[in-house]
Amino acid sequence: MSNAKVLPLLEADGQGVAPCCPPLTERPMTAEEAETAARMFKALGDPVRLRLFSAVASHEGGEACVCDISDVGVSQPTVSHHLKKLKEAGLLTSERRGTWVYYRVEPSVLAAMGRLLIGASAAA
Amino acid sequence: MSNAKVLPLLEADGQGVAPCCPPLTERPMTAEEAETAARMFKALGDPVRLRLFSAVASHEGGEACVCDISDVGVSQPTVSHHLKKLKEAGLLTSERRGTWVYYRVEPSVLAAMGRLLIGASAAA
DNA sequence: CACCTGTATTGATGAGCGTCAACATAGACA
DNA sequence: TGTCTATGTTGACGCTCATCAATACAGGTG
Repeated sequence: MSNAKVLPLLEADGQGVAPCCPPLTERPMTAEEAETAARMFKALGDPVRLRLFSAVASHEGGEACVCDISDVGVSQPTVSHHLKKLKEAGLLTSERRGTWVYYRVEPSVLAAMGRLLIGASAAA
Repeated sequence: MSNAKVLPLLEADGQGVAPCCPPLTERPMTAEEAETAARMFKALGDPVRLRLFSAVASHEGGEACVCDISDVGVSQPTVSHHLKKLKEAGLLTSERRGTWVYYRVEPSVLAAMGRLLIGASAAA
């Protein structure tokens, strides 16, 4: 379950990821850019997913076991489904270590999204 | 068509708006915070809306007439529908001036969203 | 091997959303 | 007043999505 290339919205360069699009305020986005960036926002556009993402992001080391974060009021399959969506959006990566699966925030993703919203100054 | 209190996600204080939630990475979001913030991300989670929003945000003065931005490949009613959604999410405000309706980016919204993603440093 | 716990997948269901055509409304102008 | 343009609203259709119960899979322990 290595997740080599599941980053549709931020193209991987050598290390980390490069932003997909210029800041929202720089110029009107093209259809392709919008398609790409919207996938990212859409992934965070569900309350349960946002809580799961925040739980991972705020956990020690930006990493958490599913068992640490699955108390969000929905069934276990639903939690798994949402984590998969976040992974497909390139916001999280996962790794199995023994019995448990750990999810981790793709670090440069937050900076890239921030840059998209407020322009420069979003340091990694 | 003044839009006094259509800001569900950022509570208005005296001037501008205050962030609804702490940064994603600070602590796990509560259900209420997630509900609020997800509405914001959801509004940007559609490619057409994202293009419309970017078109307004990048227009001179952060303001644009509908006629300036409605060339996004969907029908006029659909454009109107999406602009309404962005307005309901508190991302845009609108004002009629004569024949045309102008949409404007709620300025502190971008900073607030940026702060939510990357923590501090997102100055207004 | 069998059994248990943690996580993912499948299939179904109901709600929500994006889209359009048709129509309605607002303002400008003659 | 009537007419034209710009924008908003209504109603309907098809599709996507969030959710769950049931099931499958993986890894540990005995």
